[in-house]
Amino acid sequence: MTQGDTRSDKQPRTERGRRTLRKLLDAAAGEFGDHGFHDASISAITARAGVALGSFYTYFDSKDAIFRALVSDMSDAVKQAARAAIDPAASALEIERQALLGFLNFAAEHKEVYRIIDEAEFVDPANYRAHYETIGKRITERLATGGDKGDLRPDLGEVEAWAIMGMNVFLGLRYAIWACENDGAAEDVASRANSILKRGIGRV
Amino acid sequence: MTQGDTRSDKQPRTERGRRTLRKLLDAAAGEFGDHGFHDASISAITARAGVALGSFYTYFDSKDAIFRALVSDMSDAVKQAARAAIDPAASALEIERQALLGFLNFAAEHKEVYRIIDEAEFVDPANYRAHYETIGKRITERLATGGDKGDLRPDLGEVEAWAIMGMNVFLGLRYAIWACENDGAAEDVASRANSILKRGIGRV
DNA sequence: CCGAAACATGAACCACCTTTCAAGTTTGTT
DNA sequence: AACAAACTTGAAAGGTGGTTCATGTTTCGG
Repeated sequence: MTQGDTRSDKQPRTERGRRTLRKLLDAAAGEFGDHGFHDASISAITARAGVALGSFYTYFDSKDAIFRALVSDMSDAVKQAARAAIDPAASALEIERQALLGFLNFAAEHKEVYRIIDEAEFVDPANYRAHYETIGKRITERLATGGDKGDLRPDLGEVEAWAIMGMNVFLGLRYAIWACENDGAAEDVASRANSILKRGIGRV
Repeated sequence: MTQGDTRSDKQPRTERGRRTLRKLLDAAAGEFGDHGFHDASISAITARAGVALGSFYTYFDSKDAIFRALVSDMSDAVKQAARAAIDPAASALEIERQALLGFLNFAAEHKEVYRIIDEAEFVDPANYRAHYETIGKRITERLATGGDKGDLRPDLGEVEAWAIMGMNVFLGLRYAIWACENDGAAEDVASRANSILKRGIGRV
């Protein structure tokens, strides 16, 4: 998926090539994360990667192309992180708590991923939309499964999935990306959010 | 608030000046909304506004400056719309439903506002953060009030406020900005979200 | 009605950065 | 060893678009 769907003639064919490609991708993640798409320059990326400016075009057709490749990679990484944080045997509510906790920890450790995916709304809208639609579908499935198991209400659908996803993303922004000293730990945030899902915010 | 905090010597002093400024602001909202910050050009903005290229710099110091002015304006407009949609006499839960419904309707009618505020994350991060922190505080206050009135749990705080805000923003993205035919009406979306707040998603 | 300040104009300037390219080096295969 | 393909290099081309500026026009108080 590294190069997206558009197979170009730019795939590396030797070990050296694969190393250079990886260096470029890592450098680009850093530069895009630090400066944003437009203030990051190809020359800064190649400088950070330790390769010549011209080498960039051995592997990517354009600045947009490497950004798109990164978005695909990182979209996969986010989904992977959430999946890894989940114990499929747990209850539906517990699964949602674990997914959020996994996301919060992942976001805190990879702030540049959060930023790059967010900026994809403007640089690579199709991928941005695909990213959230995929995650939305996955959450919708989890809610349906929870309904079948009897853990959750049986009438949950896409709206509820997007509500949960939005909750998670904003809590990530506030408590992972903008985290400050006197913020509670990720566990606490995840539990409080989960308590909304469990019983709402109405008076007990 | 139109020019933000940095009072420049650029305020118009005549009626004609105020008209031109307004035309520039409206044109910029359109261009930034249609093309995003970087693909929007000053010359396109002035062309749309029907003024000469050089006139732009009579009112703004830079492309960034007009974008920042827009973000301030629109941040105010969003808050205003939410406030206007609320009946302060209603119950706390009903207030949250109305706030979301107001936001959904506003977003559908002013998609460019949504986009510009989102892009502020990269072009004007301080304003972006201020925008959501202000709204977050307002929701936190509403939750506290609801707790005092006995409508809501008494232990709600910033985490719950950000969760609600994230819910609202993502539902706005999905059902107002990306809306498609077979999506439910805004009322339906708002009610379903409100039902999460009311009783959670656990089995009744 | 006059003068000064405010405002309008658009060609030209210029800095920046993406992309190209021709020439050289390394890798891997026969 | 020899050769072709893969890869590297960095200077320079080429475009784009933000910003400046000198000149001309309109506004408005006195």
